[in-house]
Amino acid sequence: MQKESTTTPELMLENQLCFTIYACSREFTKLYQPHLDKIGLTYSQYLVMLVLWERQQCTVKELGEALFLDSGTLTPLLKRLQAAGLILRERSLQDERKVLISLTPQGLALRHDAMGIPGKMAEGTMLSPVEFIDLLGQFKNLLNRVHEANVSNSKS
Amino acid sequence: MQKESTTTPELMLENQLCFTIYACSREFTKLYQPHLDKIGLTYSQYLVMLVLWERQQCTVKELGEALFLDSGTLTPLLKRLQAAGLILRERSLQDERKVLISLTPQGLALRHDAMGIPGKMAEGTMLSPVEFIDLLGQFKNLLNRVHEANVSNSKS
DNA sequence: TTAAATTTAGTTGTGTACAATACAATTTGA
DNA sequence: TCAAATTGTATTGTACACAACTAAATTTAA
Repeated sequence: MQKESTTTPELMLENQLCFTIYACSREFTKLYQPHLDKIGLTYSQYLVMLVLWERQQCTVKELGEALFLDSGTLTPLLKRLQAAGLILRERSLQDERKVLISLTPQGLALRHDAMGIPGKMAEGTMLSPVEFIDLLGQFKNLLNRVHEANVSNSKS
Repeated sequence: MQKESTTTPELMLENQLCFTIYACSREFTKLYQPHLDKIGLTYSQYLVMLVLWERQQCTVKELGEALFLDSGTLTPLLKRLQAAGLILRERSLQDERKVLISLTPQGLALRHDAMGIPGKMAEGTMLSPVEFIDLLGQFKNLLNRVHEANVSNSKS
């Protein structure tokens, strides 16, 4: 006795790993939103700030490599962060193709306002530290595999 | 001897579960793209078609519930699928607030062209069936938790 | 050296995402 | 029963994502 279906199991939404990840990503963004609203950042802008809080200064290319984003996404986003007074954008004197991104004092200061956010997220998902580490490891492994597959696709 | 850092571990990009998921989601979309290009669909449109191949007909609201998307996203996407001749959009006669989405013969036929895609994705990620099932279960569990957190946020 | 190839950002165009709002159809409650 | 609340979809505005392309600066190789 089979369940009536007009499609094959491989094409069913509930069996799609990619859809689960895609939906999960958007639900996470929603979970961040009220906290990011308080400090005036979008989720993507928050990720850029995380990189800058670690590195003080980097190029657009380095940001793109860290975040898996290209210049078509980053350029307008960085202009908005500049307009908000959080970052500086200046051409490198050594190599004028490069644009150096750095924090303003306000951008640096915003880190203190952001420090509570990871804790709030952990609360929201109710993951134990062990579960968190375990999931993070599995996702990173999967990310590496899919990224490698894309890299080898783009080479051929 | 501590590693020099200007930020706290909680705010480091490599420790963000959400970022790993977000990047993973976009890398998966890239992995689909060459295959979806062949059948003329975007990734989001492919997800809508998956639902319709299962259900034949549903309302915009039901699509949104299945995909975690709202009408602001679905309405223009559905108009493009209609323009491509893959679906029909018609007001319900019983309740004129509802818009019924159904497949055209071309939309139904496209399923045959899509059937090879899940296999190509499995190849790309090089996951064994056991790994696949295991990951899918874990991510579904996480999706449920985050979704529940958002639902209870929106109620308060 | 100097023309060709490469690197790095920026621009343009298409397609999502989603909050906020609008509006018409339906349901509910005094 | 009929005004108020709810429901379902569409519209508007902002902000990504990314492919394809442009342009300028740098590197390379003959």
